[in-house]
This record gives sequence, C-alpha cells and structure tokens, in this order.
Amino acid sequence: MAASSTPGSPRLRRTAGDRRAQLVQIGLELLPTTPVQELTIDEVARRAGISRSLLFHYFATKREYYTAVTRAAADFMLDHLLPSPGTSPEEQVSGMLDRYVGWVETFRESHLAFVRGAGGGDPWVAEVYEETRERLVQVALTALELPDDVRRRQLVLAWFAFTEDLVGSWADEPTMSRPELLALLRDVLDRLVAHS
Amino acid sequence: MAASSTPGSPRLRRTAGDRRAQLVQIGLELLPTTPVQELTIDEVARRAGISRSLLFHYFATKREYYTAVTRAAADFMLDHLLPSPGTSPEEQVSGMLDRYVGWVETFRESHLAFVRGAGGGDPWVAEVYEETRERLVQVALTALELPDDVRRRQLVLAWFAFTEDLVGSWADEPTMSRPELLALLRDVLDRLVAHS
DNA sequence: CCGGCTTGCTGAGCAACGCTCAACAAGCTA
DNA sequence: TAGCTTGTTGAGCGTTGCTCAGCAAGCCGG
Repeated sequence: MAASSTPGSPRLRRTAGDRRAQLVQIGLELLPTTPVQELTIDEVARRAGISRSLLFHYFATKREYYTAVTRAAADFMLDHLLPSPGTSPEEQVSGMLDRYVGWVETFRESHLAFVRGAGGGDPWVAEVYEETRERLVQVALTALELPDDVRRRQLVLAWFAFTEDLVGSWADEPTMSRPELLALLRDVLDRLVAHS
Repeated sequence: MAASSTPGSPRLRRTAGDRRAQLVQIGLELLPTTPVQELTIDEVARRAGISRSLLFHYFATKREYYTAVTRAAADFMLDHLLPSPGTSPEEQVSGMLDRYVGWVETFRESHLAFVRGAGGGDPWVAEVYEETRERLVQVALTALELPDDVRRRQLVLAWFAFTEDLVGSWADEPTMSRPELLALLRDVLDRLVAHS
C-alpha cells in the first residue's frame, strides 16, 4: 500500500477517477479502526502520499469525503446481501437473512463501525445508513410478496433494528446455534408481518 | 438564562458544585439541537459567561464534559422510567413501557439526540448509552421475575432496540393507536422471553 | 483593619485540523 | 515546440481543543 509515497518517484499523476477510488479505498481501510468523525484529512492524505489540498480538490468538504466512504461501505454490503433474481421468494428472504448473519460474522468490526458511525452525530452519514436500511426492507417486502404500506414498513424496519442488535451480540457471545438464530429471527418477522 | 453574562456585574464567583451543575445544564439544553460531537467548548463557555479555560478546570477534556452531559441525560430518563417499588411485577413492566412511550412522545428531539449521539463515534458516550440500556433490561427482567441468563439478556436487549426504533417511527407517523402499540410491544416481549 | 491563604477564574498562546488560493508542472495535442 | 488542460502543491488563515502562569474574590487568624 501507499506505493506512491516513496520519495524517489518523481511524482505520479493519476486520473481523476483513480484518485477518487484510491481515496475512498483508504477510507474504507481506515473505517474499522477509526470512528468516522475522527478520520482526519491529514492521515488520509499521508497514506495516499498526496497533499491535503488535493483531497479537497476531489471532495469539497470533509463531510463530503466520509459520506462517500460510508456510501461505498453500504453499497459493498448491499451487493453482498441482495438476492440473485432467479430464486424463489421464500428462498430470497431466508437467503438474505443468512447472508446478513454471515456478513456480520465475517466483517465484525467493520460492520460495527458502519452501524456506529452511521448512528453518530452527522446527519449526512445517518442518511446513508437510513437509505440502506430502507432499501433492504423494500427488497424484503417485495420478496415476501406483501404490499408495503407505511405500517408494515415501520414494523419490518424495527424488526431489522432487532436483528442488527441480536446478531451483533450473538456474534460476540453465541447463546444458540446458527440455525436456531436464523429460525428465531425469521419467526419474529413472520409474526410481525402477519400482525398487519 | 445566562444572567452572569451581563457586563455590569463585577465578576461573580460560584462554588465548584454550582458551576459544574450549570455547565452540565447548559449541555443538556444544547443537546437537542446540537449533535454531541459538534458541541463546542467556546459556545458552552459563552453561554455560561465564563472563559474557555474555566471549563477545562472542571472537565479535563471535552470528551469528559459531554460524557458527563450524556450521563446526566441518561439519569434523567432513568429516573422517569424506573418503576416505583411498591407496585406489582406485572404493573412494573407495563408501567415502564407506557412511560417510555410517553417519554419519546414528550422529549421527541432530545431523545433522538440522545440515542443518536450515543451510537455515534465516541466510545465513551456509547458506553453510557449501553449502561443505560442494560440497567433498563436488568430492571425489566427482575420485574418479570425471570432469571437473567446471558441469552435472555440478549433477547431483551434486542427487543429494546426493536422498541426504540418502532416507537420512534410511530411517534413520527402513528400507524396504530397507542394501546395497540403497547400491546404489540408487550406481546413481542412475552413471546421472546417465553422462547428461552 | 490587615496580611495571608485557598481556589475560582482569566488571557495569552500553542498545536492540530478543516479549508482556501495562487501558482506549478505532467502529459496530451496541434 | 508551443499551448492547453488539469492533476498537484505549499503557504497560510480561522477555528477549536487544551495549557499555563498568574490575577483576584472571599474567608481566615491576628
């Protein structure tokens, strides 16, 4: 990493797209260990081997930068979770749930950082997080072949908060088997949407 | 408010306890409109009519300050929610739940700010928030007259995340009556603890 | 009334960080 | 080679968290 920081190289000039991608990538690498707000421009620039000024050339403001980073993280997760279009509706929901648990198991700290940072102070970042949750709920509802009235959305969104919390603490301290966890989550979801 | 900022007064000297209380109070007033992290020492000092330095005399660091503010907010809420000791176990749980909904209805933005700020970047503040949730769960479990093994705690904590989210969105957009909401929440809780 | 002590309180100033701006230079094209 | 575009930099400004030496309010013993 940071090959361009080698002092010997006479100064490498990148295309705009490359630089942006590199900077976002650095943000993603920093995210698990650093709360989003504490991510400093200096540090990112140093890692990229560029001056602070250049970062402001690509992202007008610090907020704009880490919003982009958060959005990249969200997209990364969504790509992983969204069901392949061929499968059956039932399979789609259980598949997403299963992949979500797997995601949390694999990217433990990253995911926590994403959720944390999202809830945190900044409204812009919170917005990205809300967007992600709503897209997931949207997909889940259509997969369940249910109309999405406001009430059902609220319930499923809240169920997702439940799921996030439970899967998180379960990954820290597994108090049941993985299939048990999945069954429980699915059961609660089914009862809730039936409730409407 | 800010009577001491009047230029005419020759310089008022307060006791340590008073000043601390005043500063925390100002933090509490600022909390609803300002994300915790963006709360600036300058602003607080200005409102208190004192110099920045004095604030650092009472709170060694900015973090220490807004952790104290957050803790004050949490204690304020806990005082409101905790059941009076005389009542029956059943009454205690439903009472807490009812008061929680009332709390969210009344202190809408403050509460959101508390939850948000808590989730956000800073580990210290997050810790205060976790403490609060665990105390609530603790009380709920003893009120339900259930032993609190790890698994049940996880489930009730997750249920509380569910509750926070649902009550929050419900307060924004009431998709059911208040009693219906309470019944639903209670029903989910009962099923979950029975699940153990 | 006065010297002295405690301690609430201040102002100047430093370092870090977000952000700006004028200007340099890499690499392409005519 | 001249000229243009645009990636890139360094100096520098304002704000903010934080430090430190010292002032002064209020109480004490004499």
